[in-house]
Amino acid sequence: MSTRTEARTAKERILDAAASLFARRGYYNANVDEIIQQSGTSKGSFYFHFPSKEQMALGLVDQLSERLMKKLERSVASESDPLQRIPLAIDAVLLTFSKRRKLAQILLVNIVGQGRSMDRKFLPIRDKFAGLIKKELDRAVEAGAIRPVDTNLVSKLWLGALSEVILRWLLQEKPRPLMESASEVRDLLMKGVVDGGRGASR
Amino acid sequence: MSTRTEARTAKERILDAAASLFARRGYYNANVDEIIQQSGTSKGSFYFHFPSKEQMALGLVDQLSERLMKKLERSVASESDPLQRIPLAIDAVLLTFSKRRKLAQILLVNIVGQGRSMDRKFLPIRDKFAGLIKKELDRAVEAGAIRPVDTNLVSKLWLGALSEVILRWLLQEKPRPLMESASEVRDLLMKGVVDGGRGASR
DNA sequence: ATTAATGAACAGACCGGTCGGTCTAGTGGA
DNA sequence: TCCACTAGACCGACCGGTCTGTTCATTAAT
Repeated sequence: MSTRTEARTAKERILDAAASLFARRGYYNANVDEIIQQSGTSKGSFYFHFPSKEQMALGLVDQLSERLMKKLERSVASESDPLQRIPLAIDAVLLTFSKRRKLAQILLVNIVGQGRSMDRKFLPIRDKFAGLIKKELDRAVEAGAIRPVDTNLVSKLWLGALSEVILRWLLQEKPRPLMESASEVRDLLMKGVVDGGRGASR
Repeated sequence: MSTRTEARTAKERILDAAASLFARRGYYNANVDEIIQQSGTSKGSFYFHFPSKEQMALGLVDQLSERLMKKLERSVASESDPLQRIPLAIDAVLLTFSKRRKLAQILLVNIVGQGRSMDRKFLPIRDKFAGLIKKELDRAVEAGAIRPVDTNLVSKLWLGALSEVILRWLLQEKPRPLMESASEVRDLLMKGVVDGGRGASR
């Protein structure tokens, strides 16, 4: 019963428990005692693996956002047509979040407004995701598939629009499935950048 | 020197100080002692006017969002052409926030993720603003000025997109003036709903 | 006019619980 | 024996909230 090498390590369990609790109750309301209790470890273990609650939260956020980025990149990697990759990426975002509520809660709700050090994490993460969208838009523009818009700005607008949809899904008590609105969202966003069947405007 | 009726009341000063501190340091990091110090009052005064820190914060958020709503409604009231009102409203949002950073910080950054009771405030406020956008879009649709889109969804996407722009402006250390991107944002959003010079698609 | 009474508004010392973080004592594998 | 790791009692600061007063304007009685 002891020395289970197959079992997840204490560090992992702490990170998981923290993720759950942060998602459910926010950074400040999830205290260390609860985290170690839920992870089945102890204060000693916690502070052996992490220098402080704050640092561990910061690290957790990095880890989560990085994983998500990787996942999104993977989900469009197979498609080569620029015009197909975009809706694919949009779907991937919505699908991933809808299946991993905790992730969404932490990344979209519980990072901002938790103090300066946390806030400083926020923009870079947002930038990475916006960058991903921008890359896809640039491809499409280059291929002549969409209008030559300011992809830098559009990517941010899109990110905001998607965030809003997900945020609402998160904060409603009886939300309709996120994927139900996926196609509509996709179409609406695309409509803003593709030519309406006419040639290029200039 | 006594009985200055012109001076702002203690209650107002507390609310103001709280707004400043919440904006600068967030709800949890702005403690009551700081608030009363900055407002030049005392614990006794604070707890005479408010039942608790949380209730006062909740009330403050209500007050701020309500004022902003009124202001936005006023700023489009004079224009009657539906197609003109929309960009006018967009400009009003950006302009107001750019002039009142504190307000933006509290409404967009410091409400979410502060615990359940605060989170519950968030959606209704968001809804009110989305509703305002929707009303304008509906007008425009009815007047045949824009495509008959799902104004309910579009209003939310727009709200998200605008929030993103403002959020970035808030969290950057050396942000370029918010109004600089206003026209571009306006055009991009509008492009998604107006017909590109052709007739209706069906 | 003077004084007493009343109560809203305010001041600030104080309290009690909470919570991040520390410390000492293990424990078990190499 | 050594050391990576874990336990959990303990500590001290912090902070929301309470409590005991004090001030001062208003009202009423003398």
